[in-house]
Amino acid sequence: MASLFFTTPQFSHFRPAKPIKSLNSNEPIHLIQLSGSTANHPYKSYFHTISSLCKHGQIQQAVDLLTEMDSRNLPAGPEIYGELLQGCVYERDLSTGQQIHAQVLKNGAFFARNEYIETKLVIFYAKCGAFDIANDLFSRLRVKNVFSWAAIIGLKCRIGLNEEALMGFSEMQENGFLPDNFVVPNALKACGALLWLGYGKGVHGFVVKVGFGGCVFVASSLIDMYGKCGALEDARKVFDGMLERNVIAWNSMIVGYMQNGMNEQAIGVFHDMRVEAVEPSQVSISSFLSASANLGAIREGKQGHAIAVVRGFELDSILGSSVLNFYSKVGLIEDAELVFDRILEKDVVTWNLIISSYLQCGLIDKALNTCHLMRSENLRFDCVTLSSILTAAANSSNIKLGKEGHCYCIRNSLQSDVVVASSIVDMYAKCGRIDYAGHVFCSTTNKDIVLWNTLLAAYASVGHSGETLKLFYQMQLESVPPNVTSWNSVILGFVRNCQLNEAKEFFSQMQSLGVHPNLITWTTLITGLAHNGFHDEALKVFQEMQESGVKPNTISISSTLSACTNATSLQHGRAIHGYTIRHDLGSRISVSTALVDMYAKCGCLSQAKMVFDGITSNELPVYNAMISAYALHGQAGEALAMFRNLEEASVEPDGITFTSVLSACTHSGLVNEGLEIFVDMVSKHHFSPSMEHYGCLVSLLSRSGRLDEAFRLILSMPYEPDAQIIGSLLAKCREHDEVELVEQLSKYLLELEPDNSGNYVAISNAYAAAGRWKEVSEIRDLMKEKGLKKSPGCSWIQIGEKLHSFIAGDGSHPSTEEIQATLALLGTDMNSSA
DNA sequence: ATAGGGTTAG
Repeated sequence: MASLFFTTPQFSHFRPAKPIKSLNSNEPIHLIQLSGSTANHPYKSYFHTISSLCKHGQIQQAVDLLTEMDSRNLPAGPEIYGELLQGCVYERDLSTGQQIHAQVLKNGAFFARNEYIETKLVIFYAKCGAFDIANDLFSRLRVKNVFSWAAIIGLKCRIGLNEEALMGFSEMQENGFLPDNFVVPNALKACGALLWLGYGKGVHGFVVKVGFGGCVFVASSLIDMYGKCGALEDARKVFDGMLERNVIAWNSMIVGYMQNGMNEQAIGVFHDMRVEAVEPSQVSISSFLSASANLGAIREGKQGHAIAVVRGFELDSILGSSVLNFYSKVGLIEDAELVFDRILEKDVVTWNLIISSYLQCGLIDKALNTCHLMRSENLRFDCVTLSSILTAAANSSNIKLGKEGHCYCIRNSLQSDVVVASSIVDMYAKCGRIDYAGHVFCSTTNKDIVLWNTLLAAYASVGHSGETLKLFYQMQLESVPPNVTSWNSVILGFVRNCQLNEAKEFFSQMQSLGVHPNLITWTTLITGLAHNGFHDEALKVFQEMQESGVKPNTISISSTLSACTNATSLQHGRAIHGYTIRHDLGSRISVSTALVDMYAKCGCLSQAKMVFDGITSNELPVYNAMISAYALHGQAGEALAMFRNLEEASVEPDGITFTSVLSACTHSGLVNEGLEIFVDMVSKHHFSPSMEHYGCLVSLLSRSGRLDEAFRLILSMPYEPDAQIIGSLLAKCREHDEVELVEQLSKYLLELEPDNSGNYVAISNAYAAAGRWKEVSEIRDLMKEKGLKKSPGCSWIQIGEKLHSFIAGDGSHPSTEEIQATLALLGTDMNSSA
């Protein structure tokens, strides 16, 4: 096909005379002196002067000359009116054009029905966006021609009536007008916008037939059309077949690749362009930067920025945004900030970009401050700003901010935007209001796949697997086919609800339906298996993932490492450690943390320490992992020393740090040290302890027999105590003189969770430990009364042991048979589900 | 005829 273009003529003479913007357009243009002949040809002189003024955007002076001609009895002809209208087209000056239109009408039918003027009027109104007037004039034209058809098709194209534009394109041909190389680009643009590849190919055929192939405008439009329709091979054929390419042809090719995710190719074309010494325009650089940003190609993007600087391009809002976007996407936030400050005219997009850059690196407060700054610059928030603000609210669980954002959306009719709707649903879900999320979801009329997936994710993340599945089927009933993200949420729902068999079942179901698991699917399954104790299976799945060609990333590696928990899985852990080194992931914080954890759990404290010593900066998560490792190995002294190191390095500890240090102290019985840490946490680090921290302290105290203090601590906490913390203290009651405490704790526990059979067992055990058999029977009766059954995992064995030694009176350890016999005395069958 | 921003899953 490409060879056909070689026989075509050059089309430069078809180019419209563009207005020449003079450098000093305010300078008046005087009547052109036609060397002596002026006096003899005043009309000719006026025509040239008016024409010149019109081309320089000085319509008003041109109109003044028209009036002057009138007063000198030199009636202007159609060509002068045509020039004037063309001048108004250049300036998009609707009102002046309408004045000229009035003059035309005043001059009578000879002018008003002149084909040239009529056509010019249609073109003028079409270019000035006066859709109704242009359409009206066009429909009343006695004589239509390619120019008026082109004008009307161009107009429909510009205002997005693409089908109508193509209908016009067909109609003009049916009426015997051969489209010229000015209409064809518009027709192609409409094809691109509608993704009508077939129609576009038809136009391409026409182009080849009538020989427009050599026109750069047409060829560029073909490239653009094919690019928009995703037919990059065809775009490339046209591109390769061009004898002469201008910068727009190059740009269309780059943009085509970039917008279809073929970023490497886009970068390749940009480089070819440089090799052929074609100067890149702002558009070239901007698209190149987008491609670099999409690939995270730091070196290329920086080069693009440098080229823009060398070429002397000012950072206008679009080019500036592209540079800003690049730095933001590759995580160079400081550079993004510098660029932002240098962008000359910041618009909503620019502001939105810097806001989302902040959000991306977790700087929520900075993002919100920037929103305030944006408002003080008198810019209004749009849907993009709002989705960022809602994301900020979601990520910080700030439901107050989220509700304010939601209200803003309603007041400004932004909530119908699908992206905003998804952000609102996600925000409520992440703020723990899944009910609100459901309401917003239901009231959104245009549900797209992301919105469905947002609610699916909401149910899944809290383990509501039933709701997730219901929604999953509902979306299919409403003809929204689930994608891999939807399947991932269904699997996550099962995983979070400990339904590993169902998770695996859906994992194979999706594959049999032709949906390929991605990295997230695999990681969900691996994490689920690891968390639920199926460590070997998790390791197997990690292996399968690699065999299926999915490359692990830091998250999947960390999950898999968490499945290596004992000496037998150490070999797997070491293998993965090797993989991280070979693939240059070893220096990543999450990987180092997981490795320290893995080695500690597999019994290799020294290896854990080696990984820890290999880190290059003071990263808190790795310190936390190392402190936990020492805690696990009973080396509380080392854990404490590491904590003090952290303080010396001025790294602010977080909640996890304190939990680890406190549990280290608990394991080693270092009560005073633990208490000291707790005091430091509040007074030195201004940290408000969480429920979990109080839990650690309660364990610390109760383990060393300071049960009353532990109980007083529970009562003085700024939190409502939960069943777990009460239960943990109850489990420590072992002596006769603790019966009063057991009574209080039992009362508390049964109020909190009257239907949890585990609590009854724990209370029975505590009474049994104190030898209070009457109370044990009472609790058992109470349990029967409530119709509660012992759940698997709860054990009566403690009661049996205690009872036996109580009966035997010698404190010897009883055999299983003996315990069983003793339990029978209490009417309990140990084998019922033990 | 060509260029920039926001949403979901580990």
